[in-house]
Amino acid sequence: MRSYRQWCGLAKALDVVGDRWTLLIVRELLLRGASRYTDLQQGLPGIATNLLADRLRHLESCGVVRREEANPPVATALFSLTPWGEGLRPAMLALGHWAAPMMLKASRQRDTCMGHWLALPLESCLIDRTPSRRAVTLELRTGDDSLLVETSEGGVRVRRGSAAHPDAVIEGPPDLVFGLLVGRTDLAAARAKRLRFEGDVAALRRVQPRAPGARPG
Amino acid sequence: MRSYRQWCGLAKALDVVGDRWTLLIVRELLLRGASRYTDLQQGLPGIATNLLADRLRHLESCGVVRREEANPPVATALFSLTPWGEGLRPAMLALGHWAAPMMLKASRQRDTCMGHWLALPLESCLIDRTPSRRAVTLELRTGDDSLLVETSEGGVRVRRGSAAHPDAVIEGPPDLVFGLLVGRTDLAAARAKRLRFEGDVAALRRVQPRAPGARPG
DNA sequence: CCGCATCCGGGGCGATACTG
DNA sequence: CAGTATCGCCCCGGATGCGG
Repeated sequence: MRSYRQWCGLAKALDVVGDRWTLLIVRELLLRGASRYTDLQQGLPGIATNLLADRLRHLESCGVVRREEANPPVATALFSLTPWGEGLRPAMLALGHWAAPMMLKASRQRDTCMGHWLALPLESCLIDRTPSRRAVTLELRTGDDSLLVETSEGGVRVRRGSAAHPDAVIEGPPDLVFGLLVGRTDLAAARAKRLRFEGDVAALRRVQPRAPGARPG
Repeated sequence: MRSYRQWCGLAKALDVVGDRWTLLIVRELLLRGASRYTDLQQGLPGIATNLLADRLRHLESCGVVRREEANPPVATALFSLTPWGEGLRPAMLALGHWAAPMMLKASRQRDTCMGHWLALPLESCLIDRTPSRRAVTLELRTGDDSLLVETSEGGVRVRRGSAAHPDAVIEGPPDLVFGLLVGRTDLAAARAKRLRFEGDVAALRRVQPRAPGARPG
């Protein structure tokens, strides 16, 4: 990218991650951990392959991404975030949090959706109302993916995976799962729309935020 | 901007503020408050005027920016952030904070610099070590601009302006002022490089962070 | 298959000129 | 002062090719 040539933190950040697709690549690396080129491509529908290669090179040269050849038996390269690259997490959470209202009002019809994309907005929206009690785990199944929501230090951590004995399992289309978790949709109404909920309703109530976020406009 | 068409908070945010120059325009509005077109242009060296117009229209249509004609005697338009637009502040602080190491190592020679740009990284770096004591005010003079740093709720708020009786005044080139405040440069060393410090050194010590931030690479 | 490089058409971007 | 108009260029998007 052309540099803004401004001695300003925000401008410097945008010199590194301001290009189109760049922050979404970082998102994939953050949510997936070390990934192969092809897996990144699959998580970024619509990206041109040369762009992905360009961006990865740029991020590597800036010290955000590390590229390493996997162990000899596996003939593949792995891309992952450096510690400094992981430092982008708060900024990405903040951006996702800011955009949460758009996720609720948006007509999801024309948007592609992958389950693990929910991780960022959920981590910035959900809370732990009773941090002193033992941690609970929710498992989200959105068709293509499986996410774990775990209470942690007054908030929640969200990661891909599944648990042996989650306190509750929520299964359904991503927008319904999201709407239920953030308190936009009632449990009964969600169930009427083919959402499955099994387990402890108290675990759900425990992580739901108190009020919906600010609205645009 | 072309939409990513992903049902993901981060992607939705980038659909709105991911275009080139857009976040920098929001930065100017955040730091300056309601601004005229020309003032924005002057705070964004290098931006093409058609781009500024395009971006402002886009942001207005998205509900981030509000445009209003000033009172009849003044024949000018004013642009300002909507409340939702102001909600971008935490995300911009996080991005600026992430990039702070680049501000220290960067060769500032080729970068243009305006004093009020320091406000974002300072607000995310500085702290108030003794929040129980009465608030203090530092005034920064960087040649083109004057900034006020005020302790507030364990951190600091930074805004343009000057004070009648600040606890300390720091005057000099922006990089020196910044280096001194974040603890990168020693006061004696800074003075040797033509930085002027007047007032209470304790006020400076009170807001300096404990450790420098993480390093890239 | 995996990880790109190359090629090409279209549009976003950068700079200048001009106008109500 | 607050933009619009215009134009060249380069970035981006999409397709294909290609070596390991």
